[in-house]
Amino acid sequence: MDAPDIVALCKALGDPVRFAVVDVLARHGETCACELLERFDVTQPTLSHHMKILCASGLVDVRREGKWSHYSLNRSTLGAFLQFLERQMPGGLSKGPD
Amino acid sequence: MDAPDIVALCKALGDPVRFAVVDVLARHGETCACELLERFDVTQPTLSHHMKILCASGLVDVRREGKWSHYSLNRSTLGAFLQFLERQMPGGLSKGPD
DNA sequence: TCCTCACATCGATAAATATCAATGCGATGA
DNA sequence: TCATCGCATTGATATTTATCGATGTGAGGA
Repeated sequence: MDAPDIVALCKALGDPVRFAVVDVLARHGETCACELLERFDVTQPTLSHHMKILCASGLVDVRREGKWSHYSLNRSTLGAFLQFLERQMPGGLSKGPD
Repeated sequence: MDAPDIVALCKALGDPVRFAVVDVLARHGETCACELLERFDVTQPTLSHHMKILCASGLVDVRREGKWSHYSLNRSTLGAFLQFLERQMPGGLSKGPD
């Protein structure tokens, strides 16, 4: 996990649709592509395009099951991402309570 | 600090030049535009363009002094950014030990 | 085997963006 | 006042990217 990887992760999160997708995966857990398609106002090819970028960044995993694709957040990658940023450029993160 | 702000921050960090600039500011502290210009292989207008985006995102502050512009990392914004991500989509960050 | 479903890929297009040369502008000094 | 310096802005251009319609593909069902 070096700087170019982090830049790619930032770019992946730097789109409103993709950010919202990641948000859904974080709250909702593993989610089928067809359900994501219902939630967002994009066509199926567009969603597929975004999911490909998210998977390539390592932030999202995919599990194929029959005709369906199930996407889930890769929390390990997310953790490494946040750790990198926090270490590289400490910004007074929640070192406080709770 | 809501989702669109976070997306804008991600987009700001999702460019190799801007990410490297932020990295320099994090290590080096407040830095003059002329010094940044020496460190990176871009023209002066391009650097100015990137700095404008970084400032607009809130990640970077600028202090004008005579003919010079001094840029610095806004660690408060960075902290809020990381906190938002960590809270929104916990990824196994250092919440454990401590 | 043929059809349908869920999704990926292709091809095209419009919008966004990164970049540079040229120029504008305030501050400083001669 | 004029010239120069540091930086921002403008205008133009090439690249990237987000998006959609059309099509391909593999899995199941009739």
